[in-house]
Parts: sequence; C-alpha cells; structure tokens
Amino acid sequence: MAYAKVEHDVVIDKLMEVFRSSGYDGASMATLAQATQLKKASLYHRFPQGKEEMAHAVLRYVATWAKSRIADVPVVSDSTPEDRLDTALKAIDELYDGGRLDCILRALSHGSAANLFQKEIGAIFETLIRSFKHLALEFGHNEQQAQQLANELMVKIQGTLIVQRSLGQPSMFKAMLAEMSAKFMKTHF
Amino acid sequence: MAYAKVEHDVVIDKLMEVFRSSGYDGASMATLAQATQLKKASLYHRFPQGKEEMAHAVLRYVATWAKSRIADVPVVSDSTPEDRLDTALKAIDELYDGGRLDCILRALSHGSAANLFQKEIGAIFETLIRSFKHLALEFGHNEQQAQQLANELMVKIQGTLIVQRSLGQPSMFKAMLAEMSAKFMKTHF
DNA sequence: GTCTATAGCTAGATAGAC
DNA sequence: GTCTATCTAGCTATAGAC
Repeated sequence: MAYAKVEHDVVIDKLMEVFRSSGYDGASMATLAQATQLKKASLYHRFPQGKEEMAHAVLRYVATWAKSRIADVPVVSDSTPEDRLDTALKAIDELYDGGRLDCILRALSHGSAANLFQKEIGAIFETLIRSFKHLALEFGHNEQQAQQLANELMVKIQGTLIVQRSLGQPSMFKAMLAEMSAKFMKTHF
Repeated sequence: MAYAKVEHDVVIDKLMEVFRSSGYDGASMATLAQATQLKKASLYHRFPQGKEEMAHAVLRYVATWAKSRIADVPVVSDSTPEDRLDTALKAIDELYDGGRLDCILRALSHGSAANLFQKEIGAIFETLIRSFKHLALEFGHNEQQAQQLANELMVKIQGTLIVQRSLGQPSMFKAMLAEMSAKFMKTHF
C-alpha cells in the first residue's frame, strides 16, 4: 500500500465514528469525507465500492478489536479470572465511552444496511459471547449458566445503551457492567 | 377533518411500518407515499411539516397504544395480577411480532432523528416502566425490586431484539418474555 | 383531498488533471 | 493518492389543476 498504515487506521476510526452516530443511511459521502479530511474522490480511491466497502472495513476493524481486546485476554494473560473479566469489561466500557456512544454493530444492522453486514456482525457477536462464556466457565459456572450469562451480558449491553439514552440516565451503563461483573463472579451452590 | 378517521389510522400504521423497518433517515417520502398509497403531495397535505410531523404523529399513536394496551390494563380489569401481567406481555409480544420486528422507538432515536423525538420517546419508555413497576408491586415486590424488574424488562426487550436479529435466533424474544414473567411472579423471601 | 408536474437541492459515483 | 469538476438519480418540498 502506498499510504501510511497509521493514517489508514485513522481513516477507519473516523469512518466508524460517523457510521456509529449517523447510521448507515444517515452517513453521506460528504459527511464521511469531511470527517476523514479527505475529498470524496479520495475516499473512492481507497474504497472503490463506496460506503458499503467502508462499512466492511470498519467491521473488520471491530472484529480485530474484539479479538485482541476481549477474546485474547485469557490467552495473553496469566492473571486471575477476576483480572481478566475486569480487563474485558473495562474494554467494553471504553468502547462505548461509559454508555454515551451508540454501538457500531447496531448502527450497521438497520435500514438499508439490514442485510448487507448481517453475517460479519453476527460473527462478532458470537466472538464476544464465546469469550465471555469462557470467562464464566473459569469462575466455575456450568455450561448452561455460562452460556446464559454471556448472552445476558450482550443483551444488557445493547438494551442499556438504548434505554439509558432515551431516559437520559447516563449512570445505567456502568451500573449494569458492575452488576453483571458480580453475577459472573458469584457461582451458585 | 374531511377524511375518514379510520383511514387516517391506516395511514399512521403504514408510516410506522416504514419508519420501523427503514429508520428515520432511510424512510424517504417516495417510500412513505408508496406504503400509504398516497401521492407525496397528499402526504404533505396531511402532514405539512413533512417527515418530522409524520414521525410525531406515529409517536402519538404509540403513546396511545402504550397507555391503552399496557398502562390501563390494571385499571380496566378486575382480574388477577397474573392475568394482567400476561395480558401486558402478550401485547408486547404482539407489538414486536415475537421479536421479528424492530422497535419504532429505537428507529426514531438515531441518526438525524437523534434529538428530534427524544422527549416523546423518553415519556413512552417511562409510561411502560411505570406500568410494569406497578405490576411488580402487585406481586409483592418492594419498591426497589419493582423498579429494577421494570427497568430490566425494558432493557431486555430492546437488547434481545438486537441480539436475536444479529445471531439469527428467533426464539430468544419469547424465551426472554417467559423468563421475565417468571421473575415478576416469583417474590423473594 | 387528491393528483401531476416540477423546482431546487443533495445524494452517490466518476473523469481526468496534477 | 489527492484533488476539482461534473454527471445522473434521488431527495424534500411546492405550485396549481381538478
């Protein structure tokens, strides 16, 4: 590639920001160009298929993020399960800026994008669920409990983002993460 | 009004269908006209402020629905709390067609609509939460438990709709409603 | 109240200079 | 790789006949 890799990452990050806040249909080429500080024609040079290719690139970035920040935490670390859960949930908290930001996966799941990225988005959700399920197993939960906890975490992340926004109560997200953390650590006897 | 009221309701229903599936930004006047079987100019006659006024009308309709189908259930009925909870949750299940449909409140909460309808949408969420909290109190839950259960139900409705769609597992929504129903009925001692 | 027709604009996308 | 300039299609919105 002829352009610097770091700059490409910055472009991806800016594209993600626009898709996340505006949605796929709400993100225009003009907006995306302004955010990346590139002209529209330059964006088409990097992403010949336009918006759709940009969204794919963003989702590849998110998939990489999920693997490195969530899935690979148990692998690279030799710390306790408590530490690894804390690290993973802190990454989630950071990703959504304490619940203030929309979820990019949801933003690319609706409107005219409903069927375009379904497969990639589903795979990312599955990666996240599998990762948190493994963590739950480490705490001593059985197979079914671990699966339920991981599913519940995903559901509550998505649901809390929506309800918190609509109710204007910015404390819900962090409270939910703390509550779910306690649920993971508390094995039932 | 010069047009029949029943027809107006049909128009509102079709508008809601488009906003829900396409989102606010994805819903074009052409699409809205086609869905209502009216021409664009006729839509502007009924809704002089265009899309924004249509969305407001849809949200007024949803607020009425929430009051009549959820909030007023305890009032109009002299049945048991179990029956009333069942009726309310069946209304929710019907509203989302078993989790297959997007939530209109979420569809009108993002993109360029993010700040346009926040107040109305928040009020509808509050109505729903208040209603389910009252139901929880009837089952003997204390103030704090009832509030938590009602919040959890809202969060799980929204979150399950998203996760179910992305994972392609259409059974999650009904299972979640059944699980939450059990939680409402089971008072902790 | 409904329609046809159209104005004025912005969308996504491309050509071609540098 | 980046840019200016431009195309066509679709968008919101309105004028005015019936």
